[in-house]
Amino acid sequence: MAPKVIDKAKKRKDMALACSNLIHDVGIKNLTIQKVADSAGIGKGTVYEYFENKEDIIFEIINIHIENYQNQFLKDITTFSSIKEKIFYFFNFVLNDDEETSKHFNGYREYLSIIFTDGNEGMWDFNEECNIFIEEQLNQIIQEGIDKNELNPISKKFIKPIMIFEKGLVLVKMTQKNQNVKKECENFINELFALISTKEGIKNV
Amino acid sequence: MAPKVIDKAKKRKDMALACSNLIHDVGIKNLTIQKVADSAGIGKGTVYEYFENKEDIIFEIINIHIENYQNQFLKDITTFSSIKEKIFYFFNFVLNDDEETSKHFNGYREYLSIIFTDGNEGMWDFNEECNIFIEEQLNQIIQEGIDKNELNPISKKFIKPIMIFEKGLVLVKMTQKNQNVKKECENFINELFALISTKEGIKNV
DNA sequence: CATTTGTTGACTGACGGTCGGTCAACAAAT
DNA sequence: ATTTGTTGACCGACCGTCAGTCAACAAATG
Repeated sequence: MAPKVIDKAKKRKDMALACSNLIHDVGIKNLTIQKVADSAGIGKGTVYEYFENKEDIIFEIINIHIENYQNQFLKDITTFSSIKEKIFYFFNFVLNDDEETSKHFNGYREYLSIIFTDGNEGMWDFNEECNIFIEEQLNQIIQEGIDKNELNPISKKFIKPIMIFEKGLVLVKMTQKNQNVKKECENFINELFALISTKEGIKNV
Repeated sequence: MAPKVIDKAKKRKDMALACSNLIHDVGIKNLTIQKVADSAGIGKGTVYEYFENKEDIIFEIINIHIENYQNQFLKDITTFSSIKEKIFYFFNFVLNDDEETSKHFNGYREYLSIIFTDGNEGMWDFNEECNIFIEEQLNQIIQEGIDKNELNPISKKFIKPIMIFEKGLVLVKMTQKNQNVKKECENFINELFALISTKEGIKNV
């Protein structure tokens, strides 16, 4: 009945990984199914055994990128001690310009470009999940600040705004050259912290 | 010497207007040059007399939308008296769900999706201009608040953050369903105002 | 060997963009 | 007033590209 059972989900990931660099090299606009097939070492028709369409491929790749990024985040965040450092690392995605992070950032940009014309249910769900993840992370950081008596309890009201501000920075970076996102971020966080820190907290610069 | 001189810039606008509804109806993904030509009542080849490529058409349409929106904004903003009302109207673009504003918003979404894969110099410049416009507007509102002694002078430090927050809301609305952008906006503005208002200002709720 | 499952690349249709040619409008010459 | 010349707006047949399909083949199984 079933000769050679294939784990489609695994093969999906393998194939996406195989052309994860491809998308980075040529960009979505120039990514063709043929290139994907060649890159994965299979026939063009086979691609459609695992992916519904081109957008679906991009989606899988972005999934992997985001997953990697989140894992890295969870690892790295523990290495920072001060609340402010942690907050700034929260903005790492948009502030850091090293090759690895840029890869994630650009991948996300291409992903957004698809959503904006072709969003499907799976994508909305995925976005929702990502959002829950970052809200949890930020919530933890802020809560820690409050517990340590460095931040005023009112700070909790600014969790969502900080998240939204981060998204705003993403949009700024994606739409405007010569905008110093780092400066704007520092400005906002510093000014905000001046308002929501306890007297305790202000001492520990 | 000169047979039938045509104002290309005007025709560009006319044509863009002619298919402005088209793009709204079918979306960028399904917008074909042929449809544009049909909609404008001209031949396919002629389209390229006025536009470099498909992206260029979208760009012109968005230009018109944004221009209209900005003019409307300048008219409407004068009708609000309180600073907070003005600030909320500043967020009108992302908060208002009426047909007209949604049209602008969706147009902008499609525009972003192009920039994200195919940005050119003209588009970056345009974004820059838009940004300058909204910064001027917000600056005026905040300055008025300070002059009226309703807002603390520190408020000026929050002009850029508020702008960036607005962009963040845009991204939220474009990527997540079931997110109450209105609530998030009110939350942020109210909490922030509680921190940056003068005692004078707090009285005037 | 028969059957089922996986794989393939030739094929199709759609679309963006090009290009040689047409013709209305106007100017200059007669 | 009429003819002739020039220009450039306009057109749509055509081309290359590419996403997606499918009939045929290969491999595995019992």
